Amino acid sequence: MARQPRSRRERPSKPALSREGIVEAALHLFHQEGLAKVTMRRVAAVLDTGPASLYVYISDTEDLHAEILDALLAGVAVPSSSADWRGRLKGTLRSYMAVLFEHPELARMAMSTMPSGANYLALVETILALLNEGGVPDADAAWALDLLLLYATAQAAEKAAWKASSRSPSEFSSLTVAIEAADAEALPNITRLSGDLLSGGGDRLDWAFDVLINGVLAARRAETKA
Amino acid sequence: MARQPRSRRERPSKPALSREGIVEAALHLFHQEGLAKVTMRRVAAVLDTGPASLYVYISDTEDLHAEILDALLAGVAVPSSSADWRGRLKGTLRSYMAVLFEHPELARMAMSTMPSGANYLALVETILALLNEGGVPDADAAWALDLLLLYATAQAAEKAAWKASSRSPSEFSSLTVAIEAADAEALPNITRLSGDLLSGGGDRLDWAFDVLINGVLAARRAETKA
DNA sequence: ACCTGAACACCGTTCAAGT
DNA sequence: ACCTGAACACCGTTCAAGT
Repeated sequence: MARQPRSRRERPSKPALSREGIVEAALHLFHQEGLAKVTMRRVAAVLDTGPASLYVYISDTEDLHAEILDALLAGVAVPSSSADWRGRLKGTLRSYMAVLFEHPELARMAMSTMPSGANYLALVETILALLNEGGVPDADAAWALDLLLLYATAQAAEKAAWKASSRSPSEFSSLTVAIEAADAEALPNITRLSGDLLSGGGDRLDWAFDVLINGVLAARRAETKA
Repeated sequence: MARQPRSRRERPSKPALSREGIVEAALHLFHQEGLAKVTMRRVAAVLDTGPASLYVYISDTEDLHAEILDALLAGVAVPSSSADWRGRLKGTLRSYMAVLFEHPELARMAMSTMPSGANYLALVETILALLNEGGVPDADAAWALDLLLLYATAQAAEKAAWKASSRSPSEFSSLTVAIEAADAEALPNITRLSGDLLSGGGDRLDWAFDVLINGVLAARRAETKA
């Protein structure tokens, strides 16, 4: 009654390791338990091997995390041509931020990891195309891309940090406390603006995007204004 | 010949623990070995005690690192009134960025830690005062502060990440590789702009600051332009 | 070439017990 | 109240050895 006697291993085909397989396992772990648990040791455990085995395909923990970020970036949606280029640009940036914001830990990672995967490149391509449609000269577009992406990423990271702050749920942040306790004589501007500083404001993001886009468009005209 | 027989400990006055003392030790460690070595265990070792002892004064590793960031921020210089407000604003931001840039690990920390120490508040006060001098309305100034500081921090973090990239010294980043290898048909804009994208450019920072400042000044006039 | 066990050199945080 | 030893539950990375 021996069945399949040609192999006596329990799981006859423990799949061979590969970068894709490792990334898949990492992604699974990420969705299940968050970025903090995506460690070399844990991913290796999922694949039923030791951490050392991963180093054939993955150079670093950072390498692994970058792969997760790019996978998530597949979820960035580009608004279809319903709106003008400015609207679509804002929509794209908002979608990018939404992805980062859904995963607080990811946002801060995006600040330091400098993604370079296929999905990130697609996002870059989309933004460049929109700027081109808006008449931004190529040389300016490259710098504008940086400005827009940097702002969106940083803003998402900040919001995410605020969201994930286990620090003091009631008082938004220690900054709030510091501002409210600010010495009115030494820090008159902070005292006077304390309300505005802590408002957060619903249209702040839209305001910022317009500041950036208008600024870029204005810079186009007068290139050498010093 | 017994000298000072009233105590037989080697170091008769191991100084009592205090938040200040702990921060001082952490700062020392930071300057000596970098942020990565500023761990609870190592700081405790410097103070000749165990890690558990620190938790009376320090809530977190994050708490400890935030304290280091604020201490470093004491080095931010505000240009004296030689230039106009715009020049002084740019100078202040540049000085802030220079501090972060000197310590690569610190820059990325600044993105996620949301400083709230005395030196950070002083920086905020300075920027608000300059915006006020430039005629930016209070409500706008609060948002502009955020925009400027976020950009400066993010840019410093990005530069720092690039600087500290042990990844591939010859090829700046994997992004460079990805861009150069980009499929010309699928990613036409990236291909066309690849030179500009990788240039880095010397006046990029100045260009960005002007985009931001001009954008803020323009937003003041037409508050509800949609 | 690929995979692995085992080791090296660390971490943050908690807690019961002491002073 | 403050301080501590010891433990708990982990890390990343390397390397000699195996297949």
